[in-house]
Amino acid sequence: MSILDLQQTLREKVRQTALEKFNVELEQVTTEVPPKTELGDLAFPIAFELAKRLKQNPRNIAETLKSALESFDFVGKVEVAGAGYLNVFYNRTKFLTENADKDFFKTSDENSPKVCVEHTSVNPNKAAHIGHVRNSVIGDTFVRILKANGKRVEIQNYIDNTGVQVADVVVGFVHLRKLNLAQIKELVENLEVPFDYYCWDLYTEVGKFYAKNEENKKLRAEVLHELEKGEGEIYELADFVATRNVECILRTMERFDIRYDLLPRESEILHLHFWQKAFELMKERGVIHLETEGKNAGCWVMPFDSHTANEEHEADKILVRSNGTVTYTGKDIAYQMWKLGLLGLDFNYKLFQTYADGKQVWITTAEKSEAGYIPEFGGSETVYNVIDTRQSYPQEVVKKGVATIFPEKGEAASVHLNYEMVALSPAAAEELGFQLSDEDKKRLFIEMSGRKGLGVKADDLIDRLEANAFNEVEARHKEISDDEKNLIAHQIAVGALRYFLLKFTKNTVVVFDFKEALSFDGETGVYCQYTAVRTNSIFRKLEENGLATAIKTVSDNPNDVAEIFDSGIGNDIWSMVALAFRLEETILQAALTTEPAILAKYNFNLAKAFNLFYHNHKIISEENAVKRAVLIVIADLTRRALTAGLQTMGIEVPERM
RNA sequence: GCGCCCGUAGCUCAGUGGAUAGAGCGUUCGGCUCCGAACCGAAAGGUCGCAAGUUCAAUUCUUGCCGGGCGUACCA
Repeated sequence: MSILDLQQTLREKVRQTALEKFNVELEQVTTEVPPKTELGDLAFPIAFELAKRLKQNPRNIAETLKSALESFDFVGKVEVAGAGYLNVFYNRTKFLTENADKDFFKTSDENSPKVCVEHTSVNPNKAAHIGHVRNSVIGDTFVRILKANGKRVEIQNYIDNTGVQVADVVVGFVHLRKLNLAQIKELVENLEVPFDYYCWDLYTEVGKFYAKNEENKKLRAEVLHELEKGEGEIYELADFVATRNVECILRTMERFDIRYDLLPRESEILHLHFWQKAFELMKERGVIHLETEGKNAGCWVMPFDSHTANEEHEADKILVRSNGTVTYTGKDIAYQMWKLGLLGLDFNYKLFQTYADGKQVWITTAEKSEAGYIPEFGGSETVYNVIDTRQSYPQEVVKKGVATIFPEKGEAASVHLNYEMVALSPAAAEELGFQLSDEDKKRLFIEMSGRKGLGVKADDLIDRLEANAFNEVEARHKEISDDEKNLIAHQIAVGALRYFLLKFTKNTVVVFDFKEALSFDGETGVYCQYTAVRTNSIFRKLEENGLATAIKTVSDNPNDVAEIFDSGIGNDIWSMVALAFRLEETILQAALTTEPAILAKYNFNLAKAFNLFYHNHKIISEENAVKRAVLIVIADLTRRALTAGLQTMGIEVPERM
């Protein structure tokens, strides 16, 4: 019986007993983890609540509930503590013997309803920076969390290939560099820096070009117009540039072990008439109307009464501009409807690329779909959009819009998985070579800006981390090959960066600081990896079949095991077991609260607890056979929980480090 | 103006209607003949922004105020 099942059973018993003995129907039975192992494994503060309703002493109530729980065989004992806590102690021996070789994950159920996670969605006009990586890492980790909970997940990375940002870099190629498509193709062949780095710089040049003269922005409008047409030389040039950038960004993300199933493109939302269809539906259901007077005259707007209007802003959200073009939010509503299987139209698809292990990424196309097998995309039960909190307002419009057209689907199907931005500390900005104004120097943080070229590029950072890790590995393991050192350095770099981005809760602004991000000590992914490597090394040193023998020894000698748990070190080693078994509920909680940081904290605490355990107990050299077996089984449980927990964060455990 | 978020140790951050509010970094001290020291232990460090309210119980919930951030685009 798993911890989750056990908890559920105990909660049910409490509910039943409250009904039988006190005639009280409890809607929800809350539990908590006592602050110390000595106080038990699970606490019910329920007596406080009942005391109020029954006007009785909480301790007396707790005593009554106590006997009901004690009859259950997975429960060792129950104590009433403090003012009326009901503290449950699990039957440690039974628990350990029954779960010694437990698997930590549910297997993904192919028949369960599909959910969709959209993340990354970087504008394909420049290299990805650390802020984009926060998005991708949160998204990818959330995908892993859902899968660990048995969900079937489709991963989409939206490509805004016809938007303002792509138009700007096209302006750079055409009007600043004076290049045509053939010349750009030639440039790509001979470039010394990656193409997305080249675009990064060009994009900032375009920013300066616009700042110099407002007139220059007319060029952007011209390009945008060409992009909307969906044909012609400029369109093909833009398509080439955007596609090369998508390739670069996918390559960057692959370094972090982040992959996608589908790349839906904005151009297809337009050219396959997704928007027209959504527009018709919205008009039919009266969700939007044509404004005839005032500031928004000539626009199709969606009323949005949770915002109040003032002199500067109308409360309504414009979906179609007075010149007839659609806003991003409008297109997003159509896209969201498709994701939920509500639109009644589908994309055409072609294969974009195949990863080294054979996994495929597909992309949408306006042309006919490729012949042969095409996976089914879209039509998800629930959609999680991983987008930073600055886009809460348009996301709210999308959610409300879709729910108004399809009330049967409702708002709950669209989840904006929002998180705060990554900004730079003033010191980090200066380290990147940016001159700060006196005003900026006083700020707590400085927002990154693609337009200004202010940001830490993802590839630069991972390069630096890998170089540092390589040096550390070399200092410790002179004997291994450079290939292996490179692999380990890569795993460490990914571990460091992914953990760094996941240890902050979503609504904390990450103020990027090089020293912190590059650290391998303390609360880091590297610390967790090191601990896992250490646990593995115990098992390398152990005799053959050492683990199997230990498991057998433990199950054959319950009385001796019980004696160990009752001894002076009992609480100490049991707390290790209890923590390792908390992985499952941690992952469930992370899914329910859409908060991956919970998992990061758990992994760190588990690693920390193991390091302490490791220092306090000599495992291999322990002479008492049963005690040795118990220690081995616990070390094995811990390493499997830690490895699984890290894997769910997208962090691998190196062979050595 | 309105909406959302934040204010907890020197710094960066967790956390909870309830048991002694925690971690990392930094500082000081101690620990490798011993399963890996990218480690472990100890010490110091707190009016949980301020005030009122709800409650048996508030750092947590409510309201107001102060300070900071982000939105509130015919950008995304």
